[in-house]
Amino acid sequence: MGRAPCCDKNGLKKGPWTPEEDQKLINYIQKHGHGSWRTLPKNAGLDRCGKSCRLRWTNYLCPDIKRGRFSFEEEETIIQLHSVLGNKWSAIAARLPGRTDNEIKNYWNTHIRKRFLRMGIDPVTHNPRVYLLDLSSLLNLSFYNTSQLNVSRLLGIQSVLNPELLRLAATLLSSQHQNFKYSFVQNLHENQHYYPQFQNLEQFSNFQPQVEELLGCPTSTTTCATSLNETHIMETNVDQFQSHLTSNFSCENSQSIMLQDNLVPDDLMGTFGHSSFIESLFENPDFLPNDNNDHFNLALVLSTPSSCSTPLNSSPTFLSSSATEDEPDTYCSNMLKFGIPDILEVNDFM
DNA sequence: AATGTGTTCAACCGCAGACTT
DNA sequence: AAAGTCTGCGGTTGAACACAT
Repeated sequence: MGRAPCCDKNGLKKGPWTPEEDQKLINYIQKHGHGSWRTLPKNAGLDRCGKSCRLRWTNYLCPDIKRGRFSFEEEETIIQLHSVLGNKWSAIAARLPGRTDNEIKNYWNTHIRKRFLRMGIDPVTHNPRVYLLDLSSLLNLSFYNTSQLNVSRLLGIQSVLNPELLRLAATLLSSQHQNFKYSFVQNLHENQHYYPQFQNLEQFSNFQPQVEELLGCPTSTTTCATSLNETHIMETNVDQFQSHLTSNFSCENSQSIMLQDNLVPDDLMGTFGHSSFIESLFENPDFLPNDNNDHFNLALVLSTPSSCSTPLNSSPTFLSSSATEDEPDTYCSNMLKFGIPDILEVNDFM
């Protein structure tokens, strides 16, 4: 279907509007309404295309537009709506009186999006991003780890799998090399303010039986037997595995980080997905994907104290509105990170 | 004070869909 | 039904400004 002629082809003026042009546009619309945008510029005596006039009016001159900085409540609303609607700026703007889609889009791209990225959160999915570095845990597991878990089944998975669960599983497995309990507790201690559900580190002891159930051996020892047969299978599948990782952990595909069961293959679910430990680990409602939209409730995490119903009560960094753009990059990358073995050369996989 | 670098945001571009002829 | 027109949307750009060196 035909497209409206571009301003260029008609030799119409482009670029910033002058106060005189603004006044002409305001005067005309106040007197006649905008009517047909296509005929408006001619009638109003403007050397602009209708498209440019519409944009100038709707984004700048319209008296309904609220100017100035976004309030904390507005920002929270934007984050929440974006987690549901995505880049539907006009739909978001419809729920924010006085704000235009362009303004919201700009604010998102220049403020919120950057903050998400710095915090290790995917601005598209609102989920923590998977870093390639974390994959060393998985690959380390393939080459060096001793495990009684059926890793060959894991390696053979070809359908969509859950990277977050994989990473958690790999971290758990690799931790057997050292001392899982020690590394887990140490990590909790270092990141205590990220784990409101573990404010008292002693609470970890409540999980120990579940950890042991998952690992199939006591967390205080690392005596799981090696299966030579399985090691062989690992080696023969490693190319396939790396290829799978490469294709599934690209930046774009990191969007698929979901903790919902239907994204986890049965193989993996059988091994990890129904673990009471994992369920317990994420039992905090703020830590779990929302039932309705499968997103973390990041609005609560990111929001300001005035409206945050579940503040991260031990971290003044995240409660300070003045710190909203300066949080450490490690926020979400630390949320699920328990310690990365440095045995593997990550550059080999990049 | 001059220059370089980063940030912001108004405006533009091109596409898609609804509507009209 | 097909072609043309109009409008709205989302992505992108670049001038202006702020800040650092």
